[in-house]
Amino acid sequence: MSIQRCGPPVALEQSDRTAEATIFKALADPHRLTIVATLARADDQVCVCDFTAGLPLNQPTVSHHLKILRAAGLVTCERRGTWVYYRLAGHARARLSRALESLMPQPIPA
Amino acid sequence: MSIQRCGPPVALEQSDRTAEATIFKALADPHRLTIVATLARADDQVCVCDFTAGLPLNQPTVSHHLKILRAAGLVTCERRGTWVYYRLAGHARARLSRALESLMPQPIPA
DNA sequence: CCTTTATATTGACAAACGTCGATGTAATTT
DNA sequence: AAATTACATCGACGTTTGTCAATATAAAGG
Repeated sequence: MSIQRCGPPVALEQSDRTAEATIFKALADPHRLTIVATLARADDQVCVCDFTAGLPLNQPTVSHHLKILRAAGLVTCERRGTWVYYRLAGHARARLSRALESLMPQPIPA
Repeated sequence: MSIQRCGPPVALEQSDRTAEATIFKALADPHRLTIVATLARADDQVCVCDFTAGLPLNQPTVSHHLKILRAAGLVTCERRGTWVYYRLAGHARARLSRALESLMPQPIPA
């Protein structure tokens, strides 16, 4: 018998997924998810002190997580006096939604 | 002047986000995203050899990434002869979609 | 049974990550 | 300007991650 094959070769998706990976990586931590979930439900901005008060983390660690979310473009911040207020970036939800759609497109309805 | 406050205290979201973090963590790598994107578009199963052929990674590394996706419940596999075929888990898209919805709920229409 | 092919597992290593204490910076108050 | 408060940055640490070479396992063929 000749050498068997596993089937016709399948070409992989060629798109560069590093940008999407960055978004998912920013969300790959429970504490950052708590921050994002809180911001997504807040009517307006949330003060950093609320995060340091509510998370089981020290202040520098909270600051670190906020920086990662900022770098990923998922949140923005604004200083008012001594305090810094964070909010969900305007297109955060849309960006994540588009990432999902690009990753796993909706099956085309028959 | 008395001590100022930053506003009424904001309570953080209390839900346990470790499960969601696990999903996002599994997607937090460009090569794994390529695998998932390929599976999501494939008509049927994809052989492991297609991934080792198409990714700039050695075979053990591909195997490692597939294991992570399996552990996250995003893909399933089936052995046929010498080859192992992977497919997207049935509820992969729904799970990710629900994670997005839980993280950033749709604003309630007025 | 021995060889070959396909995939998984193991062990090692550098890089990245999450965390903290210490320190820096910015704004407010006295 | 000195003290205070809020937040950010730095440096260090143990842990996890992505990667590979080497090896193990599983199935098929001779």
